[in-house]
Parts: sequence; structure tokens; C-alpha cells
Amino acid sequence: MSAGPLHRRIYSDLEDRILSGALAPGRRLPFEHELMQDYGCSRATVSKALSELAARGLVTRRRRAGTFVAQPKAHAAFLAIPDLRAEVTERGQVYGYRLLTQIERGPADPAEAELAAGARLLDLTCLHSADSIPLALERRLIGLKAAPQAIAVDFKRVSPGSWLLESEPWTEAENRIGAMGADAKSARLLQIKRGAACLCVERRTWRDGLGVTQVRQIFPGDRYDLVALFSSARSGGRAGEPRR
Amino acid sequence: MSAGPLHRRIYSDLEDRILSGALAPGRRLPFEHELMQDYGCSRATVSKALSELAARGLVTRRRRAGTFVAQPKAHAAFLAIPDLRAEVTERGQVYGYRLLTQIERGPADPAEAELAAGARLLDLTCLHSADSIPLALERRLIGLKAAPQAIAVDFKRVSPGSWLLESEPWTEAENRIGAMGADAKSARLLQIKRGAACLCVERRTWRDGLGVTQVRQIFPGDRYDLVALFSSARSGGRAGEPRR
DNA sequence: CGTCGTGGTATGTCTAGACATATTGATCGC
DNA sequence: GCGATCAATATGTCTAGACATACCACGACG
Repeated sequence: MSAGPLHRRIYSDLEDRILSGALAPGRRLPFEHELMQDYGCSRATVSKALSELAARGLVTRRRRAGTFVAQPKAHAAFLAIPDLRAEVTERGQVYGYRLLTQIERGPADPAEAELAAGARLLDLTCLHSADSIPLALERRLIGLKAAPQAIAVDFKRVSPGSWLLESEPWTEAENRIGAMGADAKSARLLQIKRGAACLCVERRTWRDGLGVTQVRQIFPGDRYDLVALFSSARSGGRAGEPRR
Repeated sequence: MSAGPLHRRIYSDLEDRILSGALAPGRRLPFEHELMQDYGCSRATVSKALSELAARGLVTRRRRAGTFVAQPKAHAAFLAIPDLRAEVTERGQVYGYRLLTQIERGPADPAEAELAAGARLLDLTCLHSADSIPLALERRLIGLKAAPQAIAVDFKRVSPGSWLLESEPWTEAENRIGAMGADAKSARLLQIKRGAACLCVERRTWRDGLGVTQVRQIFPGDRYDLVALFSSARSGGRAGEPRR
């Protein structure tokens, strides 16, 4: 019966009671000492299970009061945005990458100045393709203050996304996902009609408050979807499924 | 100095060494018994800190071998998709909601049949607006097998999203985010041009493998962005920022 | 040379306590 | 009635052990 460790079984039992509605939001869970008796184990084991429930946001714990089922707040999902190369090859397609432009320059607006932090920027444009069909147009800025080694990298051979993922860790990121019509230049490079709907992903990352990179990727809307999965049992995610 | 509990300090110290690059990916962390000596605490305390690092994906632990810094895999972000009403009012705008159509019917294709699971479906169309400007067109199907009470709800007054969030818990969800040009009907309802780029969010949710609902929300690309944040210190997210 | 045990080791799980801390609910004084 | 105080209580943190389990390295044996 008891497949895994006891604390996991306690976790699962309580999770089931919450998700099935048997324990409604706001209701109090059994006290730790009650669960100790129910399962015949020590308090540390019970507490580990409850702590995991709390870490996942299913319950909130209050001293003296007890542990309560949390109010459902929002749909939340884990969005994974892996390296495009890995993603395309995993789909069984041939990945292609081409560097279009590369210049080193100073910041041109306040947002870029924040990224530059007094130093200069590397400004790259490149194109990713799957089976020779353009998949994404990428415009990337790299802050040379945070990532000075970038200046020595040959981005004709390695895409900036791959290099940064391996070389420059980040602590914070903001992803902005929107839709826009393709402008004339983007449309030509992506081989789509001008004004065609595109998915636009903008990502900015920082390491300890210092800007590392900001990137804007434009995907033709009919060639790419982002997919975010959520499972309360175990959360995972993937991106870039082929369109249905 | 020691602000909080010891296990958190150990966690933070190790996290800093990983994110700063002092401990590169693949490198082995100190053994638990070494950390015990370093911090002068018991193994349980050290293990709690390491377990939290592992839960966050910063390290992987292998019996007999030790604990190792994980390879950075992918950009991952926590995407929160809250209730549209809460989102709009939080932005200081007036939320508007209108039910356009509501019918009860049987499934019309294989995907709908999976959701229906032998029972019938509730098929709703509604429009969300912010300050009287259309923000999202929503087409929603509710599986009456999983959510039979839905048939008695007055969706002219309460939006299906709000009702489901409170009444029908789910255990798994899949979100698909893409871009598409508005078709004629959607364009008219959203008061945009036909073919204008729109963000399209499709979400399907299940409870214990039984389909609860599937929804497709269409947002004008110039009125709505999804935002997903990630911070290694503490992950959170929000959605629906006004466009810059 | 290859293969099968076998022992050592680091983590995984768990116990039976201890003290700390925050919060609640009741009691007391005004 | 109302506010301040105080004790009861549930969780938060931690200890010093114990045994289990997986895995690697090494050695013995075919």
C-alpha cells in the first residue's frame, strides 16, 4: 500500500482531501499532534508533509491557530522557455541559426541605459529557423558590464541565447508575452505577410540587480505557440509545441 | 548578523555561491557532515537547507555521491493568470462583463468529447472589458460531468472564470499561448480591425483526469500583455500589465 | 579479462525529545 | 464596556541520534 516515504503519503492524503473539496478553502486541517496519532509517527514527519503543502501554496500555517486550506487565488502555471536550438531539435526538425547584425554601442534610451549600467552594449540581431523555415527573429542586447566576456564570443557560430544560458547566470527575469502585427522588415526576414499576427516574447534578466540581457523574439503566430503546464502533483512545463 | 533561522542562512550562503559562479554547474557542494561542522549544527538543519535548494532546482542530490550544482536547463518563469475582474480592478479600471451566448449541447468533435466524458457541455461566449473598451473575448466550454452545478449558475451575473475558480478545483492545467489575426466576428466584438494581431490564450483544466473546462480568450494585441516573473529568491508572477 | 559480490559512504527517512515564538482567548482592572 | 495583561497552545526551529537505501569502488572469483 504505502508506496513511498510516509511524509509523502501524508502529503498526498491531505492534498486529495483538499482538491476533492472534502476540505474546503478556509477550513482547518487536523493539528499536527492529531496527524501524529492518525499515522503513528513523529511530529517532524507530519510537519514535513505540512511544510510541503505550504510551500506549494495549498495551505497556510499560523502559529497557535493551526493549518488552513488556502483560498484559490489564481491560475498559475510553470512556463519553461528553453533554448530554441534544443527545442527545435527535440521536435525532430533541423535547427538553423544565422547572425544578421552585430555591433557594439552605447545605450540609446533610458531602458538601455539601465541595462548598460555605465558600460557599453552588444546589439545583436539573429534569425532562428526550423527545417529552413524562419521561426523567430531575435533582437538581443547584452550588457557588457555584467557579461564582459561576451565581446570575445563568436556569435556567428553560437547563438547568444545558448551562450548566455551556459555562461551568465541570472537571478531575476521578467517575461512579457504579447501579440503584434509584423512590421515590414520583420515580415521580410520571417517570410510572412506584413501585418501578420506574431507572438512577441520580451525577456529581461538581471543578476543581483545588474542587467544582463534583454531580448525580443518575434514568432510568426501560425508557426509557434508557448505551452505552460501545471499539475498540482508535480509541476513542469514546456514550450514551443507545433501548432495543432 | 544571523537574521533568520539557521537553515535559511545556510540556504542563502549556498545560493549566493551558486549564483555568483563561485560554485559552477556540475561542481560538488560540501558534504552534509562538512556543513555540519562549518555551521556547528545538526545534520537535519543542513539537510533542510539542501533539500530546499534541490526543491528549487538549483542542485541535485545523489546518494553516496553528494550534492551537485545543477546545470541551468531553461528559462523558467512562474506565470500567474488571475481572474480578469480582479486584474482589471487592480489596475484601477472599471471592469465590465457581458454574457453573449449560452447553450447546453453535446460534444461536437473529439476534443470536446474528451471534455464531456459522456455527459453534455455548457457552451458560453462572453466579453470582458476595461473602462468600456473590450479587453477579451472568451469562448468557454464547461464539462457538466465534472461540474454539474454549472447548469444552475446565472452566468449573466457572474463570469464563468470567477465561478469556476471558486467552485471547481482543478489538479492539472495546460495553457497554450499564441498569436492570431482576428477573424471578422471577433474583430467586430472587440472593436478592432479584421486581421489585427491578437494574443490567444487557450487553457484546459482537469480534475483527476476528468475534464473540467476549456477556454479560449482572445485579447487585442495592443491592449494586453502577459507578464511572467521569475526570481530565484522567491518566485512570483502577475499578468495583464498595461502596455508600456 | 570480465563479472559478481561486498563493503563503505552520502543521502533519505524517521524518532523523541527540547526550547522559541507568535497568536489567541480569557481574565482582570479600570 | 473596554483595554491591557497573561497563560495556553500550535507551529517553528533544532538536536543527537538511528536505520534504510542507493551507489560506487574494489577485490575475489570464474
